[in-house]
Amino acid sequence: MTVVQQLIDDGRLTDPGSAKGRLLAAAAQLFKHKGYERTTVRDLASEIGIQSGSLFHHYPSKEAILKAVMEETIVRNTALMQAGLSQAESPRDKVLALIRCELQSILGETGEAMSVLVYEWRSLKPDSQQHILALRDIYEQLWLDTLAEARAAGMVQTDPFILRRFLTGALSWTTNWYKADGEISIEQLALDALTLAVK
Amino acid sequence: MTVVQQLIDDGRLTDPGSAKGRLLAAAAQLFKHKGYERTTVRDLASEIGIQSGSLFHHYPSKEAILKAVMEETIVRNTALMQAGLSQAESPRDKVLALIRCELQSILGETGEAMSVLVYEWRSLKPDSQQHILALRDIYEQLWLDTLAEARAAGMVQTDPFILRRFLTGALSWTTNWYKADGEISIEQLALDALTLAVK
Amino acid sequence: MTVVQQLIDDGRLTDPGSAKGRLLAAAAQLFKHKGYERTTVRDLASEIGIQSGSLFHHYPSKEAILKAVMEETIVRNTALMQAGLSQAESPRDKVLALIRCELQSILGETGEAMSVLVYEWRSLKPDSQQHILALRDIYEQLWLDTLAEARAAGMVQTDPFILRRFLTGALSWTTNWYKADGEISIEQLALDALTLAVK
Amino acid sequence: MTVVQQLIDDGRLTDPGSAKGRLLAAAAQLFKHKGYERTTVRDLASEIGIQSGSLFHHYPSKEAILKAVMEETIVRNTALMQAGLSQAESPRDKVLALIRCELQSILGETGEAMSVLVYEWRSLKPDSQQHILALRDIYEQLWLDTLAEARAAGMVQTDPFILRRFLTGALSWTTNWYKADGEISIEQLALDALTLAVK
DNA sequence: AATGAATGAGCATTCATTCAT
DNA sequence: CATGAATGAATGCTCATTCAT
Repeated sequence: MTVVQQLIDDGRLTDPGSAKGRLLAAAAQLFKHKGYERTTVRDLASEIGIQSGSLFHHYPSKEAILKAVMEETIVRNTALMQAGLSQAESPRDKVLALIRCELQSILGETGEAMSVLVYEWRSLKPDSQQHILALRDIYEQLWLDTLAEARAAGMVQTDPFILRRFLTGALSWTTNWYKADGEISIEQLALDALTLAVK
Repeated sequence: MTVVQQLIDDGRLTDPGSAKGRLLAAAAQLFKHKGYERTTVRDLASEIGIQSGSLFHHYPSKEAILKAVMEETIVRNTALMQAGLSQAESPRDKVLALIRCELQSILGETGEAMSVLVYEWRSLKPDSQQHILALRDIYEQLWLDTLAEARAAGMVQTDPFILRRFLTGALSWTTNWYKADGEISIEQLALDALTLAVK
Repeated sequence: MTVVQQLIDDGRLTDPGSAKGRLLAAAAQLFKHKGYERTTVRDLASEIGIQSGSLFHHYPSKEAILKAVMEETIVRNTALMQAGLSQAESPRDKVLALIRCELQSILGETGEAMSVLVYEWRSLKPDSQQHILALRDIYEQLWLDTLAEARAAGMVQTDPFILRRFLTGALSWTTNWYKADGEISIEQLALDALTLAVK
Repeated sequence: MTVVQQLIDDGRLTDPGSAKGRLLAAAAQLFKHKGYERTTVRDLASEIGIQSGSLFHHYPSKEAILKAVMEETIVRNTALMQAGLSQAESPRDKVLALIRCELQSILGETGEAMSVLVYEWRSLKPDSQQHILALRDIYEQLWLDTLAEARAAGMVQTDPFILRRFLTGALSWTTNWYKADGEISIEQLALDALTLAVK
């Protein structure tokens, strides 16, 4: 968790204990379960125990909250992925590290925010999409580089672009069916997903 | 297309040339591109050249239109999959037939409706979800049976439930990135996807 | 009143008996007495006995109502002034006709709308201002031409532009103090105003 | 400027260099250009570099600021008019002094406040209107006395009440069209206005 | 004095739905 | 079947004002 703590200290991530941080967590949860459009600012406000008008003291619009949820998610997950990658050595371990890391993001505590990132894209204004896309590119490049390395090592036949996109879908979809209290662990799921990607 | 024509003749599918049929096609398109919530009944009505009030002579509510789009999609695709399966023999061919069929549903002419089925689930009332789920079970059983057969043949190691879910995500996500006018054909994409599933 | 009736028949003016017409009359009254900003759409709606949401069936925004009030006022008054001018012969009579006509607009039945035109200008969006300005130019040209004629006849020394502006202010201000039930008639007021302008 | 300095020393006028004074100047400017309703307390506060909450240490409400702007304007202009009158001798010079003085108030440095006095009247609470009216009566009496004197001298035919009201409108309207950097000086404008009033 | 987070009533506008014609 | 005026509840957002620090 030191990676995340460092981001908070650097001001690149909102402290989850602060008012803004609690708002973002509540927003991620509500946006995931009800959808952005069906979530009203009154829902958001009552979730953290303030009046709807007070929300606009923290963010200028509902859309800005959505954007913040997405931005924080990418920033955090990019850092986590870089940390995960730095501890892996073989191409296989690197791919596994990425899969494990993305699954943890999707299915762990911050899963709601990750889900929002995937499913509420249309609700962002074009400006905001542009901004998030730039951040997402950094994140995706980590994937593409790693898959290219695995391909160079002969472990993967499929084009990295296509493979990454299949994996994006396969992994993000887990949010719709995986139950943490079920029989299968995230680690096992990651291994299963790995067999999709490499031989 | 005879399979579909038969469903229309049987009254299990709406004739796409009829007023209702054109409404469903327009709804699928709008729901996909703007999202269900952001699509107004006025959008829907003007798309087929009537007034918004007149919509309610065809469907009792906006949600009923969403439900109908989803229902028709499942009914049509279940029939298409059954037709596809009946022409395949080996387990590998059967899996490829399912993948090809699902990709055609997602990326072809009726792709919008398929996308709606996946991404607008939350906007259905619980009653309607129940109803659609029952239809979906039939569809999913085709997948599970086929994957189990492939596993029995030693072509697949992963648990069919998990594998099917990975594939669901991977294939449905293609709607967000695949370009029909790009370099890769749907058939090639199906083959790439097949390598995810089987060795 | 035939001039006005003709405009209604031509579709250049809203029929005051129609729903839209009654809305415009009510808007003019409320905008004058409470100001545009302080008048809510609920005020407007309840004044004509409908719900606030129904207002938007007739006009797309509150500002559009303000714009319509102004536009109708200029169109009507331009026509009335042209009619008044056509019955005057001498330069003095023409100036008197314009003054009388403008005073009647300001102090008569449609006075509220005239007042709105003068005092709520800032509340119009720039686009709308542009549109109204074009109409106003026609109206003002009638004044400038007439004052120039009076000056050519030696009846006026002051520059017509400046004189017109002094008169605009003097006449529009009457709305703030003139009482119809007082001792002085509009005709007498017009004569008094005439002595401001000409010797 | 000694007249105004004396009022400041007497505590009847706020020192324009003080925090309150700068607030009133900013308020006058904003109220004129955006209108009272459209000017927010945040606008006001940011203009003088404080937070909106801090405004309420100086004035108990937004309306109190409007009232103060109006009150100061009348007090200052009444003093300036009295000073101007005391240096004029003939009835004609006296009327000219009043016109010049009022135009300078409207078009000079403090013009914004004068404009607010005229155009934001409706936004004052009735109590405050009462209070300002009492001050205004003193100011208006200077006008009425002077016009009555001119009439007694045969220079004016029109009833002083009516003439004053015409002049109020004509002069206050100049704020909407006069450009300080144009061809005509305020002095010339005053002479033009004088010819409206007297022969 | 000043801050700034919070309030809460109010605003213009949207929109699925109804229904008399 | 279709219209289109009307509904009325709901929405995102604003803003003067309060108050603990």
